[in-house]
Amino acid sequence: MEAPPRPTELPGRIRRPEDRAPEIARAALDLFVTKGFAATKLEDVARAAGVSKGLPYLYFKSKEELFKAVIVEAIGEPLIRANELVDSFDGATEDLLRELVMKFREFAESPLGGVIKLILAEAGNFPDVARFYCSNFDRRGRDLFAKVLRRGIARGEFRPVADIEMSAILLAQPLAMHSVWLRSLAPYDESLPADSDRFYGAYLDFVLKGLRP
Amino acid sequence: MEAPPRPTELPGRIRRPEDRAPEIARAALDLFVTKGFAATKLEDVARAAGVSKGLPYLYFKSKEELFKAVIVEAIGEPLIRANELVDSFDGATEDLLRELVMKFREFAESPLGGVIKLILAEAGNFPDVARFYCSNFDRRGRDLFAKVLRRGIARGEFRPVADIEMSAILLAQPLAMHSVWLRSLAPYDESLPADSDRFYGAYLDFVLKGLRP
DNA sequence: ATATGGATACTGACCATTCAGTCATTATGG
DNA sequence: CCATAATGACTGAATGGTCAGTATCCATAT
Repeated sequence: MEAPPRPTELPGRIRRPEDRAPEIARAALDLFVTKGFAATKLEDVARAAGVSKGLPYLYFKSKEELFKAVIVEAIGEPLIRANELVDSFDGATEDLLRELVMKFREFAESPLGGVIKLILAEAGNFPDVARFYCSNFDRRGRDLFAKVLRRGIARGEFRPVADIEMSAILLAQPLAMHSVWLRSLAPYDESLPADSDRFYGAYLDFVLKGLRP
Repeated sequence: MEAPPRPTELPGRIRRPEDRAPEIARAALDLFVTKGFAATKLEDVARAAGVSKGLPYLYFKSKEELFKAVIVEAIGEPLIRANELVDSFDGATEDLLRELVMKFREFAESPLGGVIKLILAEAGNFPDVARFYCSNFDRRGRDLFAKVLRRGIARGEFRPVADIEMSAILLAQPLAMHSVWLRSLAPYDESLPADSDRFYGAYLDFVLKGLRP
């Protein structure tokens, strides 16, 4: 009927089929994390990715498929790298732990860090994703910390702890929580500036002192 | 036209205006926690509370008002009781901490414990609720732990820690995380049975050993 | 006691909106 | 000029919110 009013500064339609899927996935992750899955409209995802409403459906069958793709993609690579680190490290275990925490911090502060919040919030609505996460990310993450603990204890660098498995979880929990925190309450907490340096400093201090023989 | 088919075992319409609001709020909390706010239909809340679709709107102006009411109600009382405990306690600080963790456990394992997950997930969509939570629950919760730490250090029962404020947060994080955990991933984690005794045991062991002078 | 009527707790059909998903059409590159 | 990347108006289903009507309670009168 009528020529659609052309927006002045939009570069117009461009064809970049290879870049589209990751672009859309990244935009989706951000919005899912900040607003939640159900509260995020695919139209907003499309706008954030700079494409039209229909395009995401050319790359992802449905909103739910997009969700799963986003999670799986965000989880996979960082986990592999962390495993490599622990297995190939050979120095003081204290330094290994520092290094591992550093790696986690990179992950947590990248956009990918949002998956933790996302998973925790949506596990109930996506049981299969939850199970995937548990066996592939969570379990292995715990095993990573447990491995570090065992290494430290075996080398006489850490005191023996009663329950290694559970202690590994206790090590991981503040890290995970901090990542969630940054993306939920931190922006609204006036009494506590989101000072990650301070957090990781206190964390390492507390944990390493607590583990000394 | 036609007499509505009377369900056999429903007690029929009953009038209990005083009980309604809490009943609806409790049902809402449960569903908000398990499914998320946006994914929960008010019709389901009504059904879970055993009332008709329209009734919640007689007690709460809108879905959003219901959300806020649920949060505020769930947060208020447990916090007051915890404060009383810390202020009135006079024994070994280690025992105070054990007691405090015990109190938290009660809260975390009651239906109210779900608010933590709920807040973390929805803070971005309800900034004013997030701010309320920060100043009234979170800040005071941190202060509670900080107070305990200072007490222990002053009495020579705990070693001095570098950053008391942040250490208080580190103490609280595993507790909060465990509460979230129970309501999100725990049901899907086959490798880790949700054994709260074990968790709290390891937590107290780890923390108290780590704090010894 | 029993009847009457007015107040109000409650219901569920209905309306208006929002949004996931579709598709006819248009732009682009080779 | 063909193949296909991309668009955005459209649709159908779902759901937040409304409201006219119904059931129940209770105060008062008979």
